[in-house]
Amino acid sequence: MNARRTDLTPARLPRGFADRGAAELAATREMTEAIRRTYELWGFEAIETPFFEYTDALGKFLPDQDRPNAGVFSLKDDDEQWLSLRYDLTAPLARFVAENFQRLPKPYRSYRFGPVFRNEKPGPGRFRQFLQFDADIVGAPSVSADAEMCMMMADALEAVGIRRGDYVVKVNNRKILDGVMEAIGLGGPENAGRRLIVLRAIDKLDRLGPEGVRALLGEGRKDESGDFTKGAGLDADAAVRVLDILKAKAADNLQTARRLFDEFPKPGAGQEGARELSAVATLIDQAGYGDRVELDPSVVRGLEYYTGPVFEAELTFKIEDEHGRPIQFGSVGGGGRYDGLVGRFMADDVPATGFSIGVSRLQAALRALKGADAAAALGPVVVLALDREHIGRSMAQAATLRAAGIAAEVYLGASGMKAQMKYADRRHSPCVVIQGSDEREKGEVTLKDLIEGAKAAAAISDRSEWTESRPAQVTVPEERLVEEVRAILSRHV
RNA sequence: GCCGCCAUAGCUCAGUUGGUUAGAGCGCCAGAUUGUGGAUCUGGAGGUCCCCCGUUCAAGCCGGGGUGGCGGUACCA
Repeated sequence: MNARRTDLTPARLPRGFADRGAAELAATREMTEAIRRTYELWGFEAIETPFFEYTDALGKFLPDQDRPNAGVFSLKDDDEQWLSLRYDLTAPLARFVAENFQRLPKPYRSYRFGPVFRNEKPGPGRFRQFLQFDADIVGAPSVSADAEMCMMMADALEAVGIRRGDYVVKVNNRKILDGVMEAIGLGGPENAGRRLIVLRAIDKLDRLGPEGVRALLGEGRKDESGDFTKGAGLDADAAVRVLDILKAKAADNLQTARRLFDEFPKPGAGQEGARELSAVATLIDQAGYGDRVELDPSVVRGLEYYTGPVFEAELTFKIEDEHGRPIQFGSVGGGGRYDGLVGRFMADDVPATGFSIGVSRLQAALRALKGADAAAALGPVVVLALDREHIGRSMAQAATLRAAGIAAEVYLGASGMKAQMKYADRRHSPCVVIQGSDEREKGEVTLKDLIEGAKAAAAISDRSEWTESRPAQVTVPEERLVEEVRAILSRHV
């Protein structure tokens, strides 16, 4: 037993992945059911696609290289084709829609849920496998589809228990940002690289603040660890122009839209973006969602495939961690219009818009909001095995309980009664069934209510009182097993 | 990827200027209590001091390298 073995396999979880226990799984199930009900109320239907896709379908080959992007988990199939684990649920949807285009109703409203994988550096609240819950409308070109996505995202957040006012859905439009780029002379394909740097800088507004963004728009910025990030090299006037747009958010949506029109007096991408945002704002106000969905020109979102409106759901409540430091949950979901994505597979562009809820992150936020995961669900009734020769009778009792729809198990370990009671306690069992020789000879069983018993125990400090009073237990004829167990369970459901 | 910090029991951590057999609390197991989860008391199990190389009469402690973890930053489609 103590012989040192050198060939032991280390039991270790890969970095950035997580095991999940019963309480967390129950919370996930409850949350996803609430989201599912919301989406179905809005007329979306479920589909599921596999975890793997051909890498080219995900669009993740490195430019000019015969190798997938390092951020995706990839492997070569035995026919030498690259496969990758999906990194979101949108690219697989685009593949599915293109492949089944003729037989799908258009517009096609669908939702899907499941794990996605990213081969990136994990951090607190950032994993390499996490859950997303997406909804998309394919084949609806107008901004009314985008407005609907924003409203449904608000409904979904409320369905999982986030109160109105504790979240906000922000909407922007890529065309606004394109308009700014044109205005500061970064239009045209030759400036694509610098536009990307500008967008990344804008995306860091919440974290770095306006001054940090200004530094990144100009020469660059040195962070706390002394690392230097090169900036976009804009001159001061251009940087101010960009920052002004980000601050264009006003007291209400229609005012924000007006300000954006003022920023773009001439026809072009910016003006078109302002017009689209204005239309979204009108629809949202008319539908009564104006207090939950706001225009916010600082929203950037994913950097590649969005072509029009983009949206992001943020939690606004503040929570402190165990050291008293504020936790920022930030974005728990987002999306936008991606009119070009399905078009990668088909001759025609197919308009599409959708969003994704980050289930894992949302669940972490809710846990912080409501305190720990709800108390672990009640475990099974545990039938103690006090006497090896009579374990068959214990099994019969467990079977009787199961037949009545009551979860029950016979203790199968090798330990004595005290350890069996501890086991039942640890399983969160509401009740144990005790039948030693005394009860057996009389055709009786003793039932102990563990939850009432624990309460009674708290009031007793004396050992002999504790053993003699035997709180919260009854001895009844064996035929009454189901009835009496039900009576105990009914006290705790 | 880059920068910084850290690594001692299942967990949280002590460990003196380098000096015998490396400790505590919590947790776990058991006994006190021949049939009762709590409380109390007693006992027990549990360690490659992350790994390798070096310095030294002597390394948990000093030096170098590696690995792993944490934080910042970059990337995050």
